[in-house]
Amino acid sequence: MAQLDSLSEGARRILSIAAPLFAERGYTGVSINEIAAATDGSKANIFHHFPNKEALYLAVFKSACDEFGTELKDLADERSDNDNRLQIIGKQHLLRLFSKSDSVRLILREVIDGESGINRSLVAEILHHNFGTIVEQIEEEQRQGRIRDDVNPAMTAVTIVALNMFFFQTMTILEQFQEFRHLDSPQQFAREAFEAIAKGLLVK
Amino acid sequence: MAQLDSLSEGARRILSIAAPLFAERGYTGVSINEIAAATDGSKANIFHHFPNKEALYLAVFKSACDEFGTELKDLADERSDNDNRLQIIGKQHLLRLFSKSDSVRLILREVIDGESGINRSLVAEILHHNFGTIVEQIEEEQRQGRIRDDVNPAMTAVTIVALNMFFFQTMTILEQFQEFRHLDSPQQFAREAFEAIAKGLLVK
DNA sequence: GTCTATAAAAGGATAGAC
DNA sequence: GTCTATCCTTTTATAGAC
Repeated sequence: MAQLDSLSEGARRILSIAAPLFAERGYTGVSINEIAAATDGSKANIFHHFPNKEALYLAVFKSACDEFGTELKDLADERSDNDNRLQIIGKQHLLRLFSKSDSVRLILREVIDGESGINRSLVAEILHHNFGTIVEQIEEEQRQGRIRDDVNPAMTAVTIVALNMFFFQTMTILEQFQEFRHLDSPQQFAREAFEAIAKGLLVK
Repeated sequence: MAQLDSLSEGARRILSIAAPLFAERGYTGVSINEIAAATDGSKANIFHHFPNKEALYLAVFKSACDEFGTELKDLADERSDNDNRLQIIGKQHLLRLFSKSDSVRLILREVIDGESGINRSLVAEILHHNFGTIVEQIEEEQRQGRIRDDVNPAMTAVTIVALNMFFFQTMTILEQFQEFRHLDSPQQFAREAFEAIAKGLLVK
């Protein structure tokens, strides 16, 4: 939020319209012209609010980081009793990805093709925090005796994050595979996958 | 290979130089100018070999699909007896990703931001074939009694692919996390992750 | 804060010589 | 097959009025 508040109304409007465009097609894939058209405004007005295209992109990116960094309290307690603990943790994370998909896409872009610059360490920080939250949840479950003691929390967290990012990125393609025809939502997808890995991780 | 043979020497040279550029920065991120400079040649020569930029990109992309589609026989039997079967399957897949990283990146780009066009079904086909190979390997292990009967081969394959794609994409960032400081290669990384999931999937 | 007009550069693509 | 020169369009960015 820090930097978002310091922006004017008009600037924030531009930001929110540019975000999904950059998220979908990346920095070079979107022109100021196009953003101006999307805002029903002029190019010059965008350059009034931001010194140049890169600054606009950076503002969009930082605001995506802010958004992704804030917690989702509302989703936290939507747990069904049929699910095991790992499934709950995994499902929450997946819902988070989909509910903030533009921000996630923007951050993912930097992960994948970011030059090793300032953005990259910002990304590392965000991811590490996000990752740490999941590790903590797993450790808590271990203390409660609901996940086996001998599993490595960090590696388990990696598995959860990896599966969810994979679903997030390939959903539209996986849907076409016969093997998965019976699954009609990412949630159901994730449920089956976590069920598979959980078999070995839970206390029996 | 099919389409690669039909190209002239000069065209193939351009292709091979353009590939890593497109892989790293995407279609809109690379200009014909830049490709020409990288080939030490002229823009006009590129347009002599390819009707337009899109055709060049498509040729690069198809050739990436060809390369990724061909099997890696040489890596197939580098198995250490300390590893369990899932680790071997996973490690092979990961080595494949890294040894063909430009092609993988190009294909991943289409997965992530491809418009739903011809490329997309090509990508789906490639991924499905790749995926099918892993499923078959797991089923074979189940027949041999080395992996439990009650695990879903498709879901297990998804987990392997997801973990490996995640490593491939985030390697340079994960390296910065303290939790993983002791891991100095993707292989070691993958080994630990698969060890974690394998605990529940192998016959005991 | 927002606009129109315009500059300056880069990008995709073509013509025509060698 | 490869080049130089050129064209047209798009893009980033600025100047200056309202």
